[in-house]
Amino acid sequence: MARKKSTVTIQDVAAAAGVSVSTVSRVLNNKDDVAEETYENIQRVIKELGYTSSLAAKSMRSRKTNVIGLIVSDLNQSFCLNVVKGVNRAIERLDYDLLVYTGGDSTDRTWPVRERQYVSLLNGSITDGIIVVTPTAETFSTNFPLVAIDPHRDSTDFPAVIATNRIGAMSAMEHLLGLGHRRIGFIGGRPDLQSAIRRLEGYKDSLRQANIPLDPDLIQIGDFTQETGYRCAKKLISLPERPTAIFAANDKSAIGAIEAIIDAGLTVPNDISVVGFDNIEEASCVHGGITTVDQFIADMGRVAVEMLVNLIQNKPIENTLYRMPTRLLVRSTSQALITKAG
Amino acid sequence: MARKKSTVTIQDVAAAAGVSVSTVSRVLNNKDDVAEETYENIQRVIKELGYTSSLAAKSMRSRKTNVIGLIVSDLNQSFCLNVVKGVNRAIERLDYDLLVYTGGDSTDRTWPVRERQYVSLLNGSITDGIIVVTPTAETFSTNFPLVAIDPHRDSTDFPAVIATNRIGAMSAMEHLLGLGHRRIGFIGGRPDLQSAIRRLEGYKDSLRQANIPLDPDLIQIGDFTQETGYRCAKKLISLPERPTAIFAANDKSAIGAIEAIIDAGLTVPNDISVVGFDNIEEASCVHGGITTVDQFIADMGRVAVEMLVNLIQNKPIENTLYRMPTRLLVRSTSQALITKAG
DNA sequence: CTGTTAGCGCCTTCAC
DNA sequence: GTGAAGGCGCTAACAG
Repeated sequence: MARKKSTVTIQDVAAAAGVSVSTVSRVLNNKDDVAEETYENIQRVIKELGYTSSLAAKSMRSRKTNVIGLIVSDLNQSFCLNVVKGVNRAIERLDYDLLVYTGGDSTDRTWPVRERQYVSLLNGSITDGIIVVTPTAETFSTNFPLVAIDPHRDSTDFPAVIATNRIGAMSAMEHLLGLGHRRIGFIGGRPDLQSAIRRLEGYKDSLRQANIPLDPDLIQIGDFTQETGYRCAKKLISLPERPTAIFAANDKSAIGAIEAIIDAGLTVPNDISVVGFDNIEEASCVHGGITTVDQFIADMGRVAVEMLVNLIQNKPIENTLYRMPTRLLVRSTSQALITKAG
Repeated sequence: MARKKSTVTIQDVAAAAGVSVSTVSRVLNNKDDVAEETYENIQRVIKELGYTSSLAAKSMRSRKTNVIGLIVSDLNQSFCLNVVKGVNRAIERLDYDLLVYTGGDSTDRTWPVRERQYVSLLNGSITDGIIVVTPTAETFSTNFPLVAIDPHRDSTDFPAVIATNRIGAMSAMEHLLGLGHRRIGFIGGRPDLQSAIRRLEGYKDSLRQANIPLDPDLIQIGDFTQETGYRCAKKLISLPERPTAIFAANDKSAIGAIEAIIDAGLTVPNDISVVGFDNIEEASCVHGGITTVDQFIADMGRVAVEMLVNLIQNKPIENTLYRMPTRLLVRSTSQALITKAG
């Protein structure tokens, strides 16, 4: 267990094995032109010394690290979390490793600065390419491979994957409208997030198409959390003319809303239908399954990885903007409006 | 916008500013012996060129990166997620950045290998120190600063922060026993996780102390998810002699259990008291607040960061094993056993 | 098959 | 105050 300094370098290995550094390097990179015997000897020494190559040095020299960076503002949002999952799963199959940088809290004012900072910190150093989730910046000063997930604007400098939030919301609304609902409440998400804005747009657009006037009382601004969903639903329920259906901008809010409805002595979907958005895991089991819009978040991660890897390998990308389709999942929290007898 | 290759290096800055690289380096590191004028000129050029120093090169030369690594097996577990939050928050205050490596799925067989791999990959390269969450390995081949959170064994080679899982479980049990409950069901967590094992131990130890014989039927093995909590509770409810209280090894399971109890036409806590573990955010709002054991997960992250930073700065660490105390939070899902009249 | 040589981008002496 | 030179750990030519 010779350990001179704190780190054992390729030199130490070479010395211990009685060969030159380049031979060790060849073994490290699985070059084929090394004698069987030498190869195994070096492998043994490497193990004995507990040597691991320095990512820093390697990346500096070979401009290739097989590491992909993921920059995400807030892991507390289920959206971000699911993206990470999807990216992770996609990367496992490939020969890449994943490094995540997270700001911890997207409401943090300094995030936009740190986001840019990290893009340049990672790229060109230890990362072959980067995926940024819901970037705040509209452009990045990097020539390195970069893909965005759910960017704020449709047209960006870089390839992106976006959820079809507006269209997804419209499919939910059409479902409710088709069931005969006319008075539909909306529980919004954090107004600073693009996804929340687009879903609200979908809500409004659907009503317009159906020639139903907009009632501002029916729109409650939430923040994508269960607690706020609960509170917003309470307000909707206590309206003089209460809605017969509620469309929540995400499943968490929908779960809170269902709770509020039950607490108010009403039932779902008999008294009020509820539709969510996201299709998080809980949505399939809460209250017998929530009707929701599946946006295939994990798939967005997968697509982003595919695009990024193509970028890294200089392969052409067919679509610079991938729109992930959504799908309405009808479960047991929505049903046809029961019109008053007569 | 001169960009020769893809990256703009310190050399480009030096050339553009008409100085030598060393002067630029001085500016970069805020050395004081640079003329005001030169300093500002270089700063301007840096901004113009959009230069950012390469983490790789810097770390290689100066053996200090101000980056802390966090290795976590599975972000889907609320425990891990909250640790990340805590670590992140703690790090923001200090002058460090955070890099997270996540395996995506702790049930993955290859995780132990990849864990070790990443410890050595990060440390000695781009990271000044590492925090490993619920490490599978009991030792790591690194001389670099490393702190573990919730390691599998009490005695380890490295400093660690552990939750007092067993004691916490016992406090929950004593609470229920104090309320008069004698038939208490247990919904366990993933049996491969140390925390799950220790909580089960606490359950058993408390019963033993109270001289209540162990009924194997009352112990359901779960996996820390809400769905399984639901299923386990169903089984407990349908027991010939059903329990009057359920202690779930985490809040997610407890939430599932409450659901199951309600679905069975019973009420919480009138028919069955429920106590959880973790004190995740939802616990405070579901069903009027779940009685649970707060283990201050985020604080564990904070403590780990403090220990790690001390390690990095070669300051002495007072405790090599920090036991994070737990605290019982009595809310509205537990109440005294209603004994049959007479 | 293996050793030698030359940097990658940066920081740190040591001169001037 | 500033520039020149050396080397961090590694890989990629080129020799042998």
